[in-house]
Formats: sequence, C-alpha cells, structure tokens
Amino acid sequence: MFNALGDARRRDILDALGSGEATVGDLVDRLGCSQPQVSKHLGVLRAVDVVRCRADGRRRLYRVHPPGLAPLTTWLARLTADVNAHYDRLDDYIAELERSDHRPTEGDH
Amino acid sequence: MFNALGDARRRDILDALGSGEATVGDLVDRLGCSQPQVSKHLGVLRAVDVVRCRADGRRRLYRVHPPGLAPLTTWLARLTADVNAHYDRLDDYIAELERSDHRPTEGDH
DNA sequence: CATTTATATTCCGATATGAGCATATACGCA
DNA sequence: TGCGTATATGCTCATATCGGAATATAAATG
Repeated sequence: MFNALGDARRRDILDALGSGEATVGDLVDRLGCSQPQVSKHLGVLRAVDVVRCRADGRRRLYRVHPPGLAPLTTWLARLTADVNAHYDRLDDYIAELERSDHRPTEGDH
Repeated sequence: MFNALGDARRRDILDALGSGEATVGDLVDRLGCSQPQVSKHLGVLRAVDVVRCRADGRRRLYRVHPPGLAPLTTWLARLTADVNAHYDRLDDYIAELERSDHRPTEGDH
C-alpha cells in the first residue's frame, strides 16, 4: 500500500482520477505515458484496493476507492497522535530545538 | 518523502520514535536491525525532514518531526477532497458499485 | 468469422534499492 | 594521547522495480 504510493507515476494517476472516472486510454493521454505502463500501475493500485474499476464494453472505467487509503490515514493519525502525546510539553521541546537544532538536516560530525 | 515511507523498516523506526526520542542504539535493540542499516534509514528519513536529531555527547537523539509529514498529509487531503467533490452524488456511485463491482480486485477478462 | 479497438500480460534490460560487512569519524575518558 | 563506545559512510552483491517492445485477450463491428 505505502509502496504503491511511493511511485510518482502512480500518484499522478491517482491525481488524474481525483477528477472522476477515467479509462486507461484517457490516462495514457493525460500522463503521456505508455499504455502498458498505465495498465501495470493501475494493476498495482488495484492490488492494494486504492482504485477500482468497472467494465464498460471493451473499456475499463477506473476510479479512486477512498476506503483503500485507510491503512495510510490510520497509520498517519496514530503516529502523529503518539508523537503529540509524548511531546505534549511543547515548550520543553521548543527550548530543546533552540538549544541544539541550528543545523537541522546537515550531516554534522 | 513518499518513497521514504514506502519502506517497512523506516515505518518501524518512525513507530518506535512515536513514543519519544531514541538513540541509534535504542533503535538497533528495538528493531533487531544492524546499526549501519538503522543509521542509513535514519539518514533517508532525515533527508526528507521527517525526523530530526540532536547531539548528546557521542550519541544522537532522534525524534519524529511532524511538520515533515505535511507533503503527505496535504496530498492525501487534496486527493480525498477531489474525489469527494466528484463523487458527491453518492447514491449514483453506490448504484454503480452494485451493478458491476462484484469482483473487486480480481484480474477478470 | 475477420478486423479493429481497448486493455492486460509477458519478457527483457537498465537502474535503483536494501542488506551485510568493513571501515571511518567523533566523542568521552583514563 | 591512546582506547573504547556511538554513529556514519563506503563498497559490494542480491534483488526489486521501472520502462519499453511485443504479444495476448476481450469486446465491438461489419
């Protein structure tokens, strides 16, 4: 699931599907990506139930399936809740930052 | 960023850090993972600013940095908002499901 | 039934990524 | 200054993954 969203192309597909159902061909046009690629990415997204599709003749209408995002949203919610619970003394936390975070992401040493 | 959370080991690290600051050694013990691996994963998480660290003598105290998760949360929020905006006629959507979604993720054809 | 259109699948090569090991750096301490 | 501990980095290998081309399947159409 997380892995499925780890790919930019697949997020592009989801973004495109955000504006409603679309066929594989539509996505190919919008993303400028090859048809097999789109089908494969849709396969991955479908495997984790984040998109679903219905048949319309020889076409497949894909759409986002929001409940499929639940694992992600619940994990995120739990993580941030945990963090907030443990850093509820915000002032201490901030003070801590002031003291030693003057080079946030640098590989010091 | 999404890629950083695409790895289970890194989510384990974040989960562990959810209960407060921890040193690299702590994480090695808790995750049963090698020290270099933990350091590398922490490097990835730090690169996308989802964790930060402060020095304490020769140890490094790591913690989750919630603002770093913003790209993810905003993307998620926007996607679901878009989807909801376009599928606001929920009844139609459901009816649609009833009609053709009897085999959700199967590779039909 | 043959053909065309829409989508899925397979195969292959290039590239990225994670694990393991060795090693480097940095700090504290005697 | 020399040693031990804590953490980071570099290297190599195995594997996963993406992209591309060809092909298979399925449905509509004549």
